[in-house]
Amino acid sequence: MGASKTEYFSAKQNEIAAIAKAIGHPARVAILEYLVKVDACICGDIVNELPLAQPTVSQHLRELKNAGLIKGNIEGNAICYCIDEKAIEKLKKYFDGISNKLLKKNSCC
Amino acid sequence: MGASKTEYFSAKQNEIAAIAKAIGHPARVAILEYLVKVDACICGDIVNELPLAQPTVSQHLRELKNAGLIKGNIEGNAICYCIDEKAIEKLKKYFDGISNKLLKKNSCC
DNA sequence: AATCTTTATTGCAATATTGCAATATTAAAT
DNA sequence: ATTTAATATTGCAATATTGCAATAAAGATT
Repeated sequence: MGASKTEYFSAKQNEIAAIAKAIGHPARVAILEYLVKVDACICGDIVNELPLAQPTVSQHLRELKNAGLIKGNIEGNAICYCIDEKAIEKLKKYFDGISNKLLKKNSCC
Repeated sequence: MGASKTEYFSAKQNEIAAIAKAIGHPARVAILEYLVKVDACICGDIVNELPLAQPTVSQHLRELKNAGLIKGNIEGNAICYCIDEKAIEKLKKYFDGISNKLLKKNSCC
Protein backbone atom coordinates (compact mmCIF):
# COMPACT_ATOMS: atom_id res chain seq x y z
CA MET A 1 0.00 0.00 0.00
CA GLY A 2 0.94 3.62 -0.22
CA ALA A 3 0.51 4.21 -3.94
CA SER A 4 -2.00 6.71 -5.25
CA LYS A 5 -5.31 5.04 -5.99
CA THR A 6 -5.74 6.93 -9.23
CA GLU A 7 -7.96 4.24 -10.74
CA TYR A 8 -10.72 5.11 -8.29
CA PHE A 9 -11.17 8.59 -9.72
CA SER A 10 -12.47 9.98 -12.99
CA ALA A 11 -10.28 10.67 -16.00
CA LYS A 12 -10.95 14.38 -15.67
CA GLN A 13 -10.04 14.38 -11.98
CA ASN A 14 -6.83 12.55 -12.75
CA GLU A 15 -6.02 14.92 -15.61
CA ILE A 16 -6.44 18.04 -13.49
CA ALA A 17 -4.47 16.43 -10.67
CA ALA A 18 -1.65 15.49 -13.04
CA ILE A 19 -1.32 19.01 -14.44
CA ALA A 20 -1.52 20.55 -10.98
CA LYS A 21 1.00 18.07 -9.64
CA ALA A 22 3.46 19.05 -12.36
CA ILE A 23 3.12 22.68 -11.30
CA GLY A 24 3.44 21.63 -7.67
CA HIS A 25 7.17 22.22 -7.38
CA PRO A 26 8.81 25.64 -7.21
CA ALA A 27 11.50 24.68 -9.71
CA ARG A 28 8.85 23.83 -12.26
CA VAL A 29 6.96 27.04 -11.52
CA ALA A 30 10.23 28.89 -12.09
CA ILE A 31 10.77 27.06 -15.38
CA LEU A 32 7.29 27.98 -16.58
CA GLU A 33 7.81 31.60 -15.59
CA TYR A 34 11.13 31.70 -17.39
CA LEU A 35 9.54 30.29 -20.53
CA VAL A 36 6.85 32.96 -20.31
CA LYS A 37 9.41 35.70 -19.76
CA VAL A 38 11.85 35.06 -22.60
CA ASP A 39 10.58 36.20 -25.93
CA ALA A 40 12.04 33.40 -27.93
CA CYS A 41 11.85 29.98 -26.41
CA ILE A 42 15.57 29.34 -26.37
CA CYS A 43 15.98 26.84 -23.64
CA GLY A 44 19.39 25.51 -22.81
CA ASP A 45 19.96 28.42 -20.47
CA ILE A 46 17.15 27.34 -18.19
CA VAL A 47 19.89 25.45 -16.42
CA ASN A 48 21.80 28.71 -15.93
CA GLU A 49 18.69 30.39 -14.57
CA LEU A 50 18.04 27.81 -11.89
CA PRO A 51 20.11 26.75 -8.89
CA LEU A 52 19.88 23.12 -9.94
CA ALA A 53 22.12 20.71 -11.79
CA GLN A 54 21.50 19.95 -15.44
CA PRO A 55 20.11 16.42 -14.93
CA THR A 56 17.68 17.76 -12.35
CA VAL A 57 16.43 20.46 -14.71
CA SER A 58 16.15 17.91 -17.50
CA GLN A 59 13.98 15.74 -15.29
CA HIS A 60 11.72 18.63 -14.32
CA LEU A 61 11.36 19.48 -18.00
CA ARG A 62 10.34 15.90 -18.71
CA GLU A 63 7.66 16.05 -16.05
CA LEU A 64 6.30 19.30 -17.41
CA LYS A 65 6.28 17.72 -20.86
CA ASN A 66 4.54 14.56 -19.66
CA ALA A 67 1.86 16.70 -18.09
CA GLY A 68 1.40 18.56 -21.37
CA LEU A 69 2.49 21.90 -19.97
CA ILE A 70 5.40 22.38 -22.34
CA LYS A 71 6.38 21.12 -25.76
CA GLY A 72 9.80 20.89 -27.31
CA ASN A 73 11.30 21.13 -30.76
CA ILE A 74 14.69 19.75 -31.62
CA GLU A 75 16.81 22.43 -33.27
CA GLY A 76 20.20 21.14 -34.16
CA ASN A 77 21.74 19.75 -31.02
CA ALA A 78 19.75 22.07 -28.79
CA ILE A 79 16.08 21.75 -27.90
CA CYS A 80 13.59 24.57 -27.97
CA TYR A 81 11.04 24.21 -25.22
CA CYS A 82 8.01 26.40 -24.82
CA ILE A 83 4.73 26.48 -22.98
CA ASP A 84 1.81 24.54 -24.38
CA GLU A 85 -1.09 26.92 -23.94
CA LYS A 86 -3.66 24.14 -24.09
CA ALA A 87 -2.75 22.90 -20.62
CA ILE A 88 -2.87 26.42 -19.20
CA GLU A 89 -6.28 26.92 -20.82
CA LYS A 90 -7.54 23.68 -19.29
CA LEU A 91 -6.57 24.87 -15.83
CA LYS A 92 -8.01 28.33 -16.42
CA LYS A 93 -11.34 26.88 -17.51
CA TYR A 94 -11.38 24.46 -14.62
CA PHE A 95 -10.85 27.13 -11.99
CA ASP A 96 -13.19 29.53 -13.75
CA GLY A 97 -15.83 26.81 -13.51
CA ILE A 98 -15.26 26.31 -9.82
CA SER A 99 -15.24 30.04 -9.24
CA ASN A 100 -18.55 30.54 -11.08
CA LYS A 101 -20.23 27.73 -9.18
CA LEU A 102 -19.06 29.20 -5.91
CA LEU A 103 -20.53 32.61 -6.78
CA LYS A 104 -24.01 31.09 -6.95
CA LYS A 105 -23.80 29.98 -3.35
CA ASN A 106 -23.76 31.69 -0.04
CA SER A 107 -20.49 30.82 1.52
CA CYS A 108 -21.24 29.36 4.89
CA CYS A 109 -17.85 29.08 6.59
CA MET B 1 19.93 14.66 -0.76
CA GLY B 2 16.54 14.55 -2.36
CA ALA B 3 14.53 17.16 -0.53
CA SER B 4 12.91 19.99 -2.42
CA LYS B 5 15.16 23.04 -2.51
CA THR B 6 12.28 25.39 -1.82
CA GLU B 7 14.56 28.01 -0.28
CA TYR B 8 16.10 28.73 -3.66
CA PHE B 9 12.84 30.01 -5.11
CA SER B 10 10.69 33.07 -4.53
CA ALA B 11 7.87 33.20 -2.01
CA LYS B 12 5.36 33.59 -4.82
CA GLN B 13 6.75 30.62 -6.70
CA ASN B 14 6.60 28.53 -3.56
CA GLU B 15 3.07 29.66 -2.86
CA ILE B 16 1.77 28.76 -6.30
CA ALA B 17 3.62 25.46 -6.14
CA ALA B 18 2.15 24.67 -2.72
CA ILE B 19 -1.42 25.32 -3.85
CA ALA B 20 -0.91 23.37 -7.08
CA LYS B 21 0.69 20.53 -5.19
CA ALA B 22 -2.31 20.26 -2.91
CA ILE B 23 -4.55 19.93 -5.96
CA GLY B 24 -2.13 17.44 -7.44
CA HIS B 25 -3.89 14.33 -6.20
CA PRO B 26 -7.15 12.98 -7.63
CA ALA B 27 -8.62 12.39 -4.19
CA ARG B 28 -8.12 16.04 -3.33
CA VAL B 29 -9.58 17.12 -6.67
CA ALA B 30 -12.57 14.92 -5.88
CA ILE B 31 -12.91 16.49 -2.43
CA LEU B 32 -12.84 20.00 -3.90
CA GLU B 33 -15.44 19.05 -6.50
CA TYR B 34 -17.66 17.53 -3.84
CA LEU B 35 -17.42 20.68 -1.76
CA VAL B 36 -18.39 22.71 -4.83
CA LYS B 37 -21.29 20.40 -5.62
CA VAL B 38 -23.08 20.23 -2.31
CA ASP B 39 -25.06 23.33 -1.55
CA ALA B 40 -24.35 23.40 2.12
CA CYS B 41 -20.87 22.51 3.20
CA ILE B 42 -21.85 19.54 5.31
CA CYS B 43 -18.74 17.50 5.40
CA GLY B 44 -18.64 14.24 7.31
CA ASP B 45 -19.98 12.39 4.32
CA ILE B 46 -16.94 13.18 2.21
CA VAL B 47 -15.68 9.90 3.57
CA ASN B 48 -18.77 8.15 2.18
CA GLU B 49 -18.25 9.81 -1.19
CA LEU B 50 -14.68 8.61 -1.61
CA PRO B 51 -13.21 5.11 -1.84
CA LEU B 52 -10.75 5.89 0.92
CA ALA B 53 -10.60 5.21 4.63
CA GLN B 54 -11.48 7.92 7.11
CA PRO B 55 -7.93 8.67 8.28
CA THR B 56 -6.82 9.02 4.68
CA VAL B 57 -9.57 11.50 3.90
CA SER B 58 -8.78 13.38 7.08
CA GLN B 59 -5.18 13.71 5.99
CA HIS B 60 -6.12 14.94 2.53
CA LEU B 61 -8.40 17.50 4.14
CA ARG B 62 -5.55 18.67 6.30
CA GLU B 63 -3.34 19.16 3.26
CA LEU B 64 -6.02 21.13 1.47
CA LYS B 65 -6.40 23.23 4.59
CA ASN B 66 -2.66 23.81 4.95
CA ALA B 67 -2.56 25.00 1.36
CA GLY B 68 -5.41 27.42 2.09
CA LEU B 69 -7.81 25.75 -0.33
CA ILE B 70 -10.43 24.93 2.26
CA LYS B 71 -11.43 26.24 5.63
CA GLY B 72 -13.33 24.51 8.40
CA ASN B 73 -15.70 25.46 11.16
CA ILE B 74 -16.33 23.31 14.17
CA GLU B 75 -20.07 22.75 14.53
CA GLY B 76 -20.80 20.61 17.52
CA ASN B 77 -18.82 17.43 17.14
CA ALA B 78 -18.84 17.64 13.36
CA ILE B 79 -16.73 19.94 11.24
CA CYS B 80 -17.99 21.99 8.35
CA TYR B 81 -15.41 22.30 5.62
CA CYS B 82 -15.78 24.48 2.59
CA ILE B 83 -13.72 25.92 -0.19
CA ASP B 84 -11.73 29.06 0.49
CA GLU B 85 -12.28 31.12 -2.62
CA LYS B 86 -9.17 33.18 -2.06
CA ALA B 87 -6.88 30.32 -3.04
CA ILE B 88 -8.95 29.59 -6.15
CA GLU B 89 -8.78 33.28 -7.07
CA LYS B 90 -5.02 33.27 -6.65
CA LEU B 91 -4.68 30.41 -9.08
CA LYS B 92 -7.13 31.96 -11.52
CA LYS B 93 -5.23 35.22 -11.55
CA TYR B 94 -1.91 33.47 -11.90
CA PHE B 95 -2.97 31.47 -14.93
CA ASP B 96 -4.78 34.45 -16.42
CA GLY B 97 -1.52 36.35 -16.17
CA ILE B 98 0.43 33.60 -17.90
CA SER B 99 -2.24 33.31 -20.53
CA ASN B 100 -2.22 37.05 -21.27
CA LYS B 101 1.54 37.18 -21.52
CA LEU B 102 1.50 34.28 -23.94
CA LEU B 103 -1.03 36.03 -26.17
CA LYS B 104 1.44 38.84 -26.78
CA LYS B 105 3.95 36.45 -28.26
CA ASN B 106 4.14 34.41 -31.38
CA SER B 107 4.31 30.82 -30.27
CA CYS B 108 7.38 29.38 -31.85
CA CYS B 109 7.10 25.65 -31.17
C1' DA C 1 37.57 11.45 -37.24
C1' DA C 2 38.15 13.88 -32.93
C1' DT C 3 36.14 17.29 -30.13
C1' DC C 4 32.74 20.27 -28.28
C1' DT C 5 27.99 21.38 -26.96
C1' DT C 6 23.65 20.26 -25.53
C1' DT C 7 20.39 17.32 -23.62
C1' DA C 8 18.90 12.74 -21.81
C1' DT C 9 19.41 8.60 -19.02
C1' DT C 10 20.96 5.69 -15.29
C1' DG C 11 21.77 4.58 -10.65
C1' DC C 12 21.69 5.85 -6.19
C1' DA C 13 20.78 8.13 -1.58
C1' DA C 14 17.76 11.18 0.96
C1' DT C 15 13.30 12.50 1.71
C1' DA C 16 8.27 12.88 1.02
C1' DT C 17 3.75 11.02 0.04
C1' DT C 18 0.04 7.75 0.31
C1' DG C 19 -2.99 4.74 2.71
C1' DC C 20 -4.67 2.40 6.58
C1' DA C 21 -5.38 0.00 11.26
C1' DA C 22 -5.37 1.29 15.78
C1' DT C 23 -6.07 4.70 18.92
C1' DA C 24 -7.15 9.26 20.73
C1' DT C 25 -10.07 13.25 21.11
C1' DT C 26 -14.20 15.91 21.48
C1' DA C 27 -18.86 16.82 21.89
C1' DA C 28 -23.57 15.27 21.62
C1' DA C 29 -27.11 11.90 23.18
C1' DT C 30 -28.80 8.66 26.23
C1' DA D 1 -21.43 8.83 33.68
C1' DT D 2 -21.68 5.87 29.54
C1' DT D 3 -22.33 5.42 25.01
C1' DT D 4 -22.39 7.07 20.39
C1' DA D 5 -20.78 9.82 16.50
C1' DA D 6 -17.45 12.52 14.08
C1' DT D 7 -12.92 13.73 13.32
C1' DA D 8 -7.86 13.76 14.25
C1' DT D 9 -3.46 11.65 15.32
C1' DT D 10 0.02 8.08 15.49
C1' DG D 11 2.81 4.59 13.63
C1' DC D 12 3.95 1.91 10.02
C1' DA D 13 4.70 -0.20 5.28
C1' DA D 14 4.68 0.65 0.37
C1' DT D 15 5.71 3.72 -3.04
C1' DA D 16 7.03 8.13 -5.24
C1' DT D 17 9.79 12.26 -5.65
C1' DT D 18 13.94 14.98 -5.57
C1' DG D 19 18.64 15.86 -6.67
C1' DC D 20 22.99 14.79 -8.45
C1' DA D 21 27.37 12.46 -10.24
C1' DA D 22 28.52 9.72 -13.86
C1' DT D 23 27.62 8.41 -18.26
C1' DA D 24 25.37 8.20 -22.76
C1' DA D 25 23.57 10.07 -27.07
C1' DA D 26 23.35 13.13 -30.94
C1' DG D 27 24.24 16.88 -33.64
C1' DA D 28 27.65 20.80 -34.56
C1' DT D 29 32.41 22.32 -35.18
C1' DT D 30 36.99 21.94 -36.08
